[in-house]
Amino acid sequence: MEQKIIDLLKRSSLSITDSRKKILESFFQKNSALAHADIEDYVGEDFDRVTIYRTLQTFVDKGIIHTIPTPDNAVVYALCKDSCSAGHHHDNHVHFICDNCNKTFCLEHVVVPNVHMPVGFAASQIDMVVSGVCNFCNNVS
Amino acid sequence: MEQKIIDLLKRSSLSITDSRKKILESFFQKNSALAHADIEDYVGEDFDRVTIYRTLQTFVDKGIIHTIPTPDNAVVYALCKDSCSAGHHHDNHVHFICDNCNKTFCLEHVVVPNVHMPVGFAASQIDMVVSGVCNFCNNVS
DNA sequence: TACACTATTGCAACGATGTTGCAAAATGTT
DNA sequence: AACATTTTGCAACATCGTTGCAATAGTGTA
Repeated sequence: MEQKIIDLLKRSSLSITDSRKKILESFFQKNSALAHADIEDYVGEDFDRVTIYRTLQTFVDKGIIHTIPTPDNAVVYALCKDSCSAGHHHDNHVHFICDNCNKTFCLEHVVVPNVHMPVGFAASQIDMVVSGVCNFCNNVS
Repeated sequence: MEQKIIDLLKRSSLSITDSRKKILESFFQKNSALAHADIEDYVGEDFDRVTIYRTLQTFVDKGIIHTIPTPDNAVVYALCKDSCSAGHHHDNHVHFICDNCNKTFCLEHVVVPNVHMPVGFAASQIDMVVSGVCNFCNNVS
């Protein structure tokens, strides 16, 4: 785990710092997308709020994580898959937000379908966010 | 216009107040979705920030307007069509955000396509937001 | 129209979220 | 180890949105 994180940082030509390691760790540890507040909870008092903001921004810039729009307008971040690179996200999967546990998931294998645009509208990006009940909450039967 | 607005308020069993009239007017006037800030600009100094927040919330509750999630996490509101009623929005069209003029549009005639969920995930709502260049900005040629 | 009742508004204060500048500390490089 | 460069923490600030409460405006009734 430690090594995987260090490799990822090196691959993104970022220096290895405690905060970056810890924040990446939180993404690998928890397996859903995380809001800023989740990360703040995870890292505890170890790092400043501002550091977390800046680190997340850096990760987005480097293509390590991507942001997910949510209907209730909280910013949520999730790890990108390998196909993402700096400044160039390939994030065309559907995102799922559980109304019950409130977690956000990347449905890596569900591709955003194409839609037919009205005349004059040129689409460059499509975001699709589904909400409902996730498989963990459903299995609690 | 004035009459149309008053009728709409009555139909929603809301009392007719200056702020409600003015805020509804802004939606009819401009023909795109509006952020809180846009409305604040439109009504100027006439009404308090808090009043606008509360009025928008009331309109959402009554099914007069609906919120649109945006990738940059700003809250944006648009008029609902007739099929919406209090507490029950039928808002299954695609939303479009222009990267150029930054306006948000409801593509009333573009229906959100269905997607196949992985086992265990139950979808209850689907939001689809497309960004790109709108027809107005395209026609500037 | 005037009255009383209820709903709405404005103000002030607050909390949460996110940003910036700058000095101190940590990192990478030689 | 020493230097140059990044990164971090702190403080301060801006924005956004919410709440409680008193003042005001709107509605229904006589």
